[in-house]
Amino acid sequence: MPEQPPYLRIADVLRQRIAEHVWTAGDRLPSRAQIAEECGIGENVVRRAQELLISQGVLEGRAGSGTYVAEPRQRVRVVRSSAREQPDGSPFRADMRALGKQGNWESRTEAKVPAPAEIAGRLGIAEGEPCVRTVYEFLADGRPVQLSTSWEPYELTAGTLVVLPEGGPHAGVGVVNRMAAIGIAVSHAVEQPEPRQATAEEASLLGIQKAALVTHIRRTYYSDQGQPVETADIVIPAAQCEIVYEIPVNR
Amino acid sequence: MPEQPPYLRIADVLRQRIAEHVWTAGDRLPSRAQIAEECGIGENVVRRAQELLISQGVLEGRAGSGTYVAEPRQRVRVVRSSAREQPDGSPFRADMRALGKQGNWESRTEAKVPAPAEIAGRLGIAEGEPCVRTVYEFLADGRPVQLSTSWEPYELTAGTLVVLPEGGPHAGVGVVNRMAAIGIAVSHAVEQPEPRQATAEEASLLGIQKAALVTHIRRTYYSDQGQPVETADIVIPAAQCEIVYEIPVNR
DNA sequence: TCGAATTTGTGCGTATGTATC
DNA sequence: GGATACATACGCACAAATTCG
Repeated sequence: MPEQPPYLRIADVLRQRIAEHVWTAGDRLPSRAQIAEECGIGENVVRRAQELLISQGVLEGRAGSGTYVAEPRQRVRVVRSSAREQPDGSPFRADMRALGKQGNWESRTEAKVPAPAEIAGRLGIAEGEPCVRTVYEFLADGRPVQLSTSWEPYELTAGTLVVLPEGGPHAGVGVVNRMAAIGIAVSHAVEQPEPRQATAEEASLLGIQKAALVTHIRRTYYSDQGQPVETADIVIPAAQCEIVYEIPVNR
Repeated sequence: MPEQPPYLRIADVLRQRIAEHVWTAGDRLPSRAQIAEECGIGENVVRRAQELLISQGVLEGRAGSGTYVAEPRQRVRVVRSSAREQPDGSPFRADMRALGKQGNWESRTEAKVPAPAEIAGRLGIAEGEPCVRTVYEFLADGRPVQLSTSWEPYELTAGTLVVLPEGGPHAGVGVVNRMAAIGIAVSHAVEQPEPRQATAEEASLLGIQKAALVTHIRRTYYSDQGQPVETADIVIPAAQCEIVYEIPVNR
């Protein structure tokens, strides 16, 4: 007979109370000591049950304050397809506009940063070659929803008006448009999404729970000559964003 | 002063021994009791350190046997792009051929399965409408690397030669080709990749560690009329496969 | 073939740290 | 600053799986 372990039983009790609207979104649960006494079990069993529900996004723990029923917030839809590139304006802002949200970002650019080994490999240049590195923090209605670190070979844009991705007359229109301005035609992008857990720093920047699930996308843009022109590491929290790829089928 | 907790210190010790090739891939580590005594710490601290490294894919625990240094196996590259659809043959087999591996799969089809609510929503049909459900297990060189559950509206293919995805003259060539055989042109696919942890059942089917990270892709194929013709839930383990999207940029 | 020893995995308790009110 | 509540670290007992004589 497969008897359920106590902590799973308690998890079901908590889940059911939420389903029955005994506790609703945003409510603070009684303290662990109270729940433990009420259910006649150890305090640690309650903790395990709550940890489980927190990892599933049902609850939310706030240190020093209490355990709360998670608010079911609307997830931001991030579309990744060829149609996303607009002749003007940024892809991200287009995503946000489609949702009726205001898209913003903050960025910090540094020139002549030596390429680390992995980045050099992705850009097809030698390790240590100078790059332009830009760190982005994307905001939807003021809340951070996406992080990105972009790398471009310095040699590619040195001396042109588009050296700085977020400066000059072509600021904030995306890689494809910027490269077009200096005569480089971007023909395709390769994206490699990988599931992992957020680092402590990412969790703090994104305002999500520690070790929450994120999708880490390694994206590289290629020119029509097949040369990499930009590569980026993009971090998207699963709880707040859904990622959509649209793939045309050619026959 | 940020003093490191003991279990993190031990984790670093273990990591370093692997880096220094004291232990190499496939080696069995000494038992927890031995390591604990050697380092002069509690047995449980070793356990915590090992759990951390297991979750990072550095170690591998085998119940009743021991803790081993994980083998750095070559990951299978799964390409998802428009160019993947071939006039004949399956997309999966093409992926495997590109890697010099043998691609196979096992499948189990069931007709007239009532559509659950979520599937019905994705296919644009009413809940409970009959569907053809096919469960796949994809193998690379005999090892499971991908799970998939596919749903098609029964009405779409009823009475034709392609009712059964893996039966009849058009078996094993993929959705696009099968639909073409009955005059339905598939124009595009939408894929929604989501990071999560493997369920116990998935972990057992894929031969991966419990709660290992996977990418769960919800894929839907649409006809040129904009009608959904098939939707699938695809589970790809992160440790074994890398997913690559190729996106053309049109201007 | 079977059972005992070994080893990992799980459940649960306690002590302490730390954030919040 | 004190009280409260969650977060973390660690220990012990036992279950489950494996190995081996």
